[in-house]
Amino acid sequence: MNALGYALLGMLMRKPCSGYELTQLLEVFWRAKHSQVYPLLAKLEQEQYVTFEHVEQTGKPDKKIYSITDKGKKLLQKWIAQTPAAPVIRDEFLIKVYSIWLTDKNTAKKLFWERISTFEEKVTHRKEEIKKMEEEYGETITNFTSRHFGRYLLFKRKLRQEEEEIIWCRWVLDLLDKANEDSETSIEGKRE
Amino acid sequence: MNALGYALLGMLMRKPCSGYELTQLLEVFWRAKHSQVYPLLAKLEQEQYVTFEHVEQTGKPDKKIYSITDKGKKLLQKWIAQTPAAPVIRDEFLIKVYSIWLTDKNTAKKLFWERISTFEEKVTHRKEEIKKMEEEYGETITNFTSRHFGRYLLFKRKLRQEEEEIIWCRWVLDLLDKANEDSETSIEGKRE
DNA sequence: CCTGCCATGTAACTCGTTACATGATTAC
DNA sequence: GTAATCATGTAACGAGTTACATGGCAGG
Repeated sequence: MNALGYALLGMLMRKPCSGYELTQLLEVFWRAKHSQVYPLLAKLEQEQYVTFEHVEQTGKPDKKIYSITDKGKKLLQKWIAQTPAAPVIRDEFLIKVYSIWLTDKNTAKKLFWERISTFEEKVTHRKEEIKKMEEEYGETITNFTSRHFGRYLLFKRKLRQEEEEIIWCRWVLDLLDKANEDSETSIEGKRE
Repeated sequence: MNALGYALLGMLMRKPCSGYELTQLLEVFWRAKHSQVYPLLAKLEQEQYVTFEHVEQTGKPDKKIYSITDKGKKLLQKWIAQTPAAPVIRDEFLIKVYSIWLTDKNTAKKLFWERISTFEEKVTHRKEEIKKMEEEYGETITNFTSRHFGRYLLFKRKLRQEEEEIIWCRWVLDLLDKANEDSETSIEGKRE
């Protein structure tokens, strides 16, 4: 069993879901396409960690609603208690930052400005999500036993990180502005 | 060409390196094993983005020192100016946090304490790296045209993030301690 | 004696993305 | 009309990890 499998089991503990729904919900903490989700669900079902029932719909395609089994729940709980593997971060932007000295200042600034604007959007969106959760569930959300507790913690963490990213970007832009000798021009303006 | 290829080119702009060395240096911003690096270097060489020369050593195995070509440099510079793809984060720990409500408090606390301690180690290590860089290169490091500028920015960013992670973990541990009704025991102590 | 560092490579595998395939309904 | 949402699946590919393979030197 891989991490994605456990992510699916975790979501099914909150409520029974279709593969389609799981794929959407997944985006919060583990990106995966439906082409990865559907076969994995079939495998989980084969090994009896989940079961499903067909639900016929009118006007919409039929769907399979998956539920977690006791066996699945036990597996998940056992896994949670084990020390997790080191995180993996793959961010093209960081590669570009590493080589930022090879470009001209305008290109560099543009890169950071764009980063800021995408993260500002994320921040507004995230704040809304958090507000909605707090309004919907009230104080219970900070309660360890609430089924929304984990998701709430993750949202709070993400918000912090996204805000930090913006602060860091502004700091970099400040650095770029302070040393304002030459090279306001293009790549050609730089010595080899 | 994929992101890893550009990461390699970026490192070769700073100085010529062997595949072995590149693999070590890579860890800072893009994890990859040597089994991925060597074949990719061969491919980059085939397409003339890099060249290499054999260096014979006594007492150590021979090595290939790779250098970037003009063609490679141009490719890299063109790539940097393009808007980067969205970052991908895969962190098992986050999946476990999502499902934290399924465990007992002790398991939960242990998970967060372990997270704190690994991140505290990272922070001390990172601070040393930054200090070393600042001592070695002085003010020039905050200069846009310095070949160490990008790496410096990345280190600063990582330090922030690692410190933030610790603060967040402590906040969660506080939440866990505040609501101190029941369930100081084991999984059995929880209702289904 | 055994671990770890240096150094390069290949093979087999898993994980993840892109593209192909289908088809009805709703909204612009 | 044409794109978006709902809904499930497979096939082909690319990216990444684990394991296999070799071998000398240094340090505990």
